Amino acid sequence: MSNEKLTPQRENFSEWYNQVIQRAELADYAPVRGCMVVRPYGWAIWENIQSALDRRFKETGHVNAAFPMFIPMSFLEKEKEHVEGFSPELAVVTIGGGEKLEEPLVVRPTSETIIGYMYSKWIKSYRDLPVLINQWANVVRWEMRTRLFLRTLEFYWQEGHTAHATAQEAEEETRRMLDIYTDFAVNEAAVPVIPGRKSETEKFAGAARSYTIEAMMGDTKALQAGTSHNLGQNFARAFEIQYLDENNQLQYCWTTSWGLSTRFIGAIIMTHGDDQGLILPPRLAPIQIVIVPIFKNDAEASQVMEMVEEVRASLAGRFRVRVDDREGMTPGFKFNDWEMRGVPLRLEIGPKDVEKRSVMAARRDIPGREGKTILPLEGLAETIDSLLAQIQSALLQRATAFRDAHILQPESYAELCSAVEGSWALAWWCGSSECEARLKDDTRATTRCIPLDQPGGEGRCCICGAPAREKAYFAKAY
RNA sequence: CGGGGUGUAGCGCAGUUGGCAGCGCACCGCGUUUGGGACGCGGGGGUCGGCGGUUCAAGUCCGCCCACCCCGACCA
Repeated sequence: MSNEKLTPQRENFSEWYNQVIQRAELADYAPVRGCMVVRPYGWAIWENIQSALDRRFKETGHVNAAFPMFIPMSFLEKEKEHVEGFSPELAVVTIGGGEKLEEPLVVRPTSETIIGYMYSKWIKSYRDLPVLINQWANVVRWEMRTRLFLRTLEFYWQEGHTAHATAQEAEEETRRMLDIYTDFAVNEAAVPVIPGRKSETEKFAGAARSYTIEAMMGDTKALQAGTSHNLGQNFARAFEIQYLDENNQLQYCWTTSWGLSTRFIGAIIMTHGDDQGLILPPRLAPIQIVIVPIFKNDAEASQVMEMVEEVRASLAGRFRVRVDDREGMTPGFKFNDWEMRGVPLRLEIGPKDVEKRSVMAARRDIPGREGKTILPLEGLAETIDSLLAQIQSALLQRATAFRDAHILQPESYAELCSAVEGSWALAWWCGSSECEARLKDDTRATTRCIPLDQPGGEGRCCICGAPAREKAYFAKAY
């Protein structure tokens, strides 16, 4: 912890982001360029993300497994678009045990290929389908420019890989998982994402169709927060994933893949954080309540600590509680420290509270005096339960209001170009890659997604003026 | 890969003409403090990025190398 104030968001959002991560002890730079160490507090957030997602995966029939991190180079080359998309960013092992390898091994950038290979061995009959497997893993992509959590050489994620008998089932699965990501983002992380379809140029290398959830960060830039791909029969054909149907006919499977990574931690930081530091949604916060004892002398200390323990014990079974009993630090320092770490609710307990049988509660999402209330010990757990729920929904409301206030609906190309400076644009688009490229050249903004929620009707492409049936979101992205 | 920059304590930095390697924060000890970032006193911590050269003497001058950062290009 440092005594100095954070760089304010408005002054330099990137600098603010880096400082928050360091000071809240979420992650640190590793000795290898572009790699990060996820520290215990950051990993605890990831564990909460994992359990929220894993529960949803299991509820929809998926099971977990683990596949190797080394993939034969030749596997990557079997799907044309896939290898073209990933080859520039592969890490390759050429020596093992001091011997040059017969065939180089790729450190997985994603696992469609090796899982496809295994599926071709496992799937023989329509009775074997669907196969619904997820894995929690690390992957490596040799990126040029890296940012903690947002883009690192190695990152952690889950990747689901499923195989189905029909195109329709695969599409349903792809959309089901997109819905799960959306539900997770909105209801667990309080991040109001926009689900939609990726354009041809933005889709996953090797996919027939990609879906995404797009989130708006506090600087209005967009972040792709999770993706779900319908792979069609591309990988099934490349890896010969085939089954015999009811009529004894050999058929190719239809496969999907979907992933959400530690990048999502970056999304949480940049959606909710303020100039005091991190603000964590109560449902994912490793520590939901921190208790800060306050006293002047030994006599006060024993009274205060007795009540602190009473309060802690009454909350511990129901909430994630921490008592800050560190010595040699003033309460003021501790307040700032826990605000930096984004703990949603702080309880201050001092001699006055002992006397009144109450605690002073301070909400992280409402800074200063305004966020403070005196809570009686009587019924404290119930009061706090509803307070945490209020904080959770207040964060979602605030982020949603911010996002909606920064979405413009331009009618002309000139309006579109100015809209993407500091906002997102929702505009008619004809669907052509040329139009995307033109906007990107002129503004550096890209097509984020074609939202599932469409206005209907028809319009004119905001870029070329051709007839358009769909609106798309355009924005600068991380 | 092109352009620019930086390497000195954990972090941020200073180090003059070549002459005992320093400051702030952090850390450790003791005491006083404690309801919004406390203070005093004492203390520990260094391959000055690396290798070589010049010199009585190099953090400082010269050469080579390495690493990292920023801006472009490229990308989740």
